[in-house]
Amino acid sequence: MDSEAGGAKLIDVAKRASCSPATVSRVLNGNPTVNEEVRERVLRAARELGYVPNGSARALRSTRTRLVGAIIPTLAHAIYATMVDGLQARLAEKDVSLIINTSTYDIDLEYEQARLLVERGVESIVLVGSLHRPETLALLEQKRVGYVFTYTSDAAEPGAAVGFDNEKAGRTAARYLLDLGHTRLGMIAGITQDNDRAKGRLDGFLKELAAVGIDRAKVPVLEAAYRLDDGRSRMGELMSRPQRPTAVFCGSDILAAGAIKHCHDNGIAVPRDVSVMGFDNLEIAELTSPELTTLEVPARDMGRLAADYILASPLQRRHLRQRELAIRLIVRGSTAPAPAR
Amino acid sequence: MDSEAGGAKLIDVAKRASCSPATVSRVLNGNPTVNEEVRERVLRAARELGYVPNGSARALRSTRTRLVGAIIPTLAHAIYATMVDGLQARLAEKDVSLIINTSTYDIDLEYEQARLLVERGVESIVLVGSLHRPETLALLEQKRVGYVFTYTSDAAEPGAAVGFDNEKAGRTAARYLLDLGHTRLGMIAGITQDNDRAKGRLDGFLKELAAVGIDRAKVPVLEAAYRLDDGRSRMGELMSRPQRPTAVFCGSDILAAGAIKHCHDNGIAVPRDVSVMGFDNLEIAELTSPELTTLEVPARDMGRLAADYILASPLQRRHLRQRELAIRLIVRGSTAPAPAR
DNA sequence: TTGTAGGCGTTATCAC
DNA sequence: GTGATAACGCCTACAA
Repeated sequence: MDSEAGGAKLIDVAKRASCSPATVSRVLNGNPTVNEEVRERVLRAARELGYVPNGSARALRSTRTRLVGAIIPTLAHAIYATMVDGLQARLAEKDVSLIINTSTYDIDLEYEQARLLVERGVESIVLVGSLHRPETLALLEQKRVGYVFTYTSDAAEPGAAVGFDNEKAGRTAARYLLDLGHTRLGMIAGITQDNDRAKGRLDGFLKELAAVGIDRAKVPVLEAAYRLDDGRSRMGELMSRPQRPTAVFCGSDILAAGAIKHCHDNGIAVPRDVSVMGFDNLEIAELTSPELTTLEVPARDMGRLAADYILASPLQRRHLRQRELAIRLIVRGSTAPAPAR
Repeated sequence: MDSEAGGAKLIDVAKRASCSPATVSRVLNGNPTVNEEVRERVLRAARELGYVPNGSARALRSTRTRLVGAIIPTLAHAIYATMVDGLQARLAEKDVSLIINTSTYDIDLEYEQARLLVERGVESIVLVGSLHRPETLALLEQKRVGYVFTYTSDAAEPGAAVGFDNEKAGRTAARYLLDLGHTRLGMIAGITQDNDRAKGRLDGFLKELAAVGIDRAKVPVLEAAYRLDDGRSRMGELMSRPQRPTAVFCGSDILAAGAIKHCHDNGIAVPRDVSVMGFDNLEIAELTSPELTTLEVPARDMGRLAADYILASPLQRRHLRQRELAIRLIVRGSTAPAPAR
């Protein structure tokens, strides 16, 4: 029995197929310069032995690992999990494996993880946002590991970006609420510390308001972690101010759902008393009552397109380096015209 | 400049530290039998050169890859994404990397993915459920790759299981609804084809009903993919039967949320007209109105405990081989006593 | 405590 | 079309 512990190696296949290891390697790698009859002998021998190539040896010799890494803030948030789902699916079609790490929004931890990924030999890395430690990008460049930013349209020089313009998104939200006649607006933003996406959305929102003469100092802004409870409590703070806003833009559907929950529990009618707007268009946007007006982020598409970039040849990559995806306004029941004074 | 393309290797560090490669290796691997002064010289040299070890070479030589694989149905469902989040976090603490694959509930695809993971050299694999192709488990056993089932408490011989008893869970749900006085019950189950968890839940539910004399042939059961819309439409079918159930158990909170949506849209009051019960206790369970009565699945804990098993020594593993976790009944507003006849 | 040498399993470069 | 042969970068006896 050839079923020795661990299993057969390439040389065992060669022996069984009565040829040289080189030929086996050629067959396994689809090299066409092999006699048809020999090829079949090799394939049969490999099957019979239950041969599985040793990826480490292959990687060491060929410098191609077929490994890609991704560092995302967390998998507990659907917006990232969905992106990774798309990324993985597309990579798997090409037999590329994905190593995934969660940074919990900590860019120092992200650096450590990038190091480990480089050590594992990943050929590319998918990152979230464009804000990273300089050491992180320097490392990737020095080690010739390609990288792709997601959820942003700002690409850093040698890297690529697949995403959208967060500032523009913030402006779109503001514009929509302004057009409904609101003048007292507030925002529950994500934590902007080390988070360029949350910051971009906030900046865009305030800029659009400033453009119509609403002073940013007058706009109540609270930051919150992306959790239902945080959205709820921040909404409580916002609504207990002397000058209640009539419309609140939230940096995520989770926060918006929490905000609506607060309103429910406190007899505040949405959207009659206050309009609430979300961001992401997650599944939960259809579960609140009223359902959530929000901006749709194409999470799965971002993952797929990031994969496409990674799988592309250096030549094709030029065209794919910067992809700004559209984010769509989804109007549902949680927003309404400003109440008459 | 030593910043040659790709980067320094172990031997370069040795040269710069004026010692042998063996000593560098010892330092890097924490071997204590190294002179303190030499150790520091090596560490400094490594830092100055920006040395990153080559994982492939290391793995090839030592047969330890520090790689673990996971094959889950999808990341688009929070119940799995959360488990993976816990798994990854715990593994990362020990510098073990996680390769993740989604099988889309297809056990043939799962086999292909297991093969690829073995090729990558993973030391263990985390699987969902206990139903797999025999070839899959045979491969893992032959290649000496440990495996852990999750979301189930049935362990296959050499493998481990971290999860819960799905049948018991189904019985718990039935018991709760029976105790509320319901006698006309229905279920919207997940797709049971190739899914032992969905099947277990369904079987348990029906068994408990049978135990009180309710014939399973009389219990309407529909299967649905885990999507809001499917839950909604199945609920429509259930409620348009001549003999409407007064209580419906859903195999997932997603389905239950969809079911409640159907009721909303069609003037059916929950829980007055019909009680709806979910499964998983996802975040969305707090977003439906009324909020969802459900059974809590400890997804993150399962991931963490699976990691603990994987990281444990062979000796410790004996104790961790079968872990049945408790699933907790969470009573909220979507269930109520059966209406008086 | 440190250095030398051999080999892990594969692929690439030569010849033939 | 096929077969030797030499690396790939590292770890680990073993020797010193």
